[in-house]
Amino acid sequence: MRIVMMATGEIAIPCFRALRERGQLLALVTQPDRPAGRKHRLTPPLIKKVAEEANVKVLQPESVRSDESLAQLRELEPDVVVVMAYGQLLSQDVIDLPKQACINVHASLLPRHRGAACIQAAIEAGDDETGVTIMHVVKKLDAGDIIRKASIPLRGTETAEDLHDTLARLAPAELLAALDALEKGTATREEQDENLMTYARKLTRADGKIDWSQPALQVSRKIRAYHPWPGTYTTYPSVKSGADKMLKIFPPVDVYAGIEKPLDARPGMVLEASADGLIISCGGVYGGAVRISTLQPPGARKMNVESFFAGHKMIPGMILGLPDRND
RNA sequence: CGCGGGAUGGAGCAGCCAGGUAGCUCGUCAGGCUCAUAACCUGAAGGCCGCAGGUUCAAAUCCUGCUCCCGCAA
Repeated sequence: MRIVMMATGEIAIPCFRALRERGQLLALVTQPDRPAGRKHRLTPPLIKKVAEEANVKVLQPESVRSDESLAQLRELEPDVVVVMAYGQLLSQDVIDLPKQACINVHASLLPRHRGAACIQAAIEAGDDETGVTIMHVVKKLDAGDIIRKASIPLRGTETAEDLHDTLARLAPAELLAALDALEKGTATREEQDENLMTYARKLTRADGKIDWSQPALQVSRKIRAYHPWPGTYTTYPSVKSGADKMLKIFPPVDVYAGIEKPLDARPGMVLEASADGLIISCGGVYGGAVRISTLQPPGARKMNVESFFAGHKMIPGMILGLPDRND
C-alpha cells in the first residue's frame, strides 16, 4: 500500500513512525519552515527532522493545493493519503488524488470537538471520555465518514499536555487497523451525526485570560485544558507600581467547592496567600474557590507561590483579573 | 537584524533614573521561649551585584560589547 502522510504537529510523530515501519511510506508532506522563536529563526517542524532521519522524502509546499504540489503528489501515485495535524485545508483535487482513500487522524471522538483545539476542548468541556477518530477527509472540516474510533476515560486531572501525549500514543494502532481494513476491503463507514457536532475553534493567547466569575470547577478545567498552550493568565495590582501586571497561572489546580468565604468575597478575590498556595474566590451559582501553587510573573521563570510571595506582595482581599482598558 | 522585560548571598525581590556603608521577605545554622511546633524572640554564617572593557577620586548604579533567562509576536 503506497502511502503519503501529511502532518506537521508533534502529535503525529508516533503515527509517522508506525507508517514508516509498515513500509511504503512514500513521502511526508509538512508545512514549510517558518520563522519562529525569539530571533525569528527559520525553524523546521520537528516531524520533518524525524522524517529526514528515517530517510523519508519531505515535501513542504507553501500551498498543498497548488498545481505544482498536486503534480508532485500525483507522481508518487499514492493509494492512501493520511492526514494528521497538517495545518492546511485540502482541496477536492488533493482529496481525490489517492487511488483508495484520503483519511484523517483526529484527536477527539467525532463528531464531538471538530477543529484545531480538540484536545483542549475535551478537557474544558469536562468530558468523561475522549479519544482518536480515523475518518475519511471531505472538504468540510473534520466532517467525513468515520472508519474507527478508540476512546479513553478522562479522570478530571489531566492537562492538555498529558492528553496530547496519551492520544499520540493511542493513535498509531487505530491508524494501522484502519489501513489494514481498507487494504482488505473490510473497512466500514459511519456517517457523523451533525446534531451531536461541536466545533473547537483555534485558540489564541487572549483566550487564556481567566474569568473569575466562572465557577471554580470551570476555572480549573480551563487551567488544565490550556496547559501548555495557550496558557492561562490573570492580572494583579502591583503594590509597587500600582499598575496591573500579568500573572501566568499553571496547573496543578485544586477546587474547593464548599469553602467558607467572607461576606464581601467577589470573584477574583484572594482569600488566602501562603506557602500552601494562593486561594482565589470564583463565581457561579455555587461559588467555590481554586488553589493555585505555580505562577509566573513578567520577565521571570515559572515559580511556586512560596517563592513568589517572597518578592511580591499579595494580600487577602486583593482582587485579581480586574478588567483593563483592553476589555 | 521582529518588539520588549530580566540577571544583586540558597529562593524571590528592592536599590540603578539624580554614582559614595550590600537592603527586604524567606531559607540555612546557633541560642532562647514553649508540653510542643512549620509559630514567636535573639544572634550568626553566606555576595568578585551575569561576563569583559571604558568613564570617574569613587561604579550594583553611567557608557560599550558579550553570554544566559523570560514575555509578546510568529
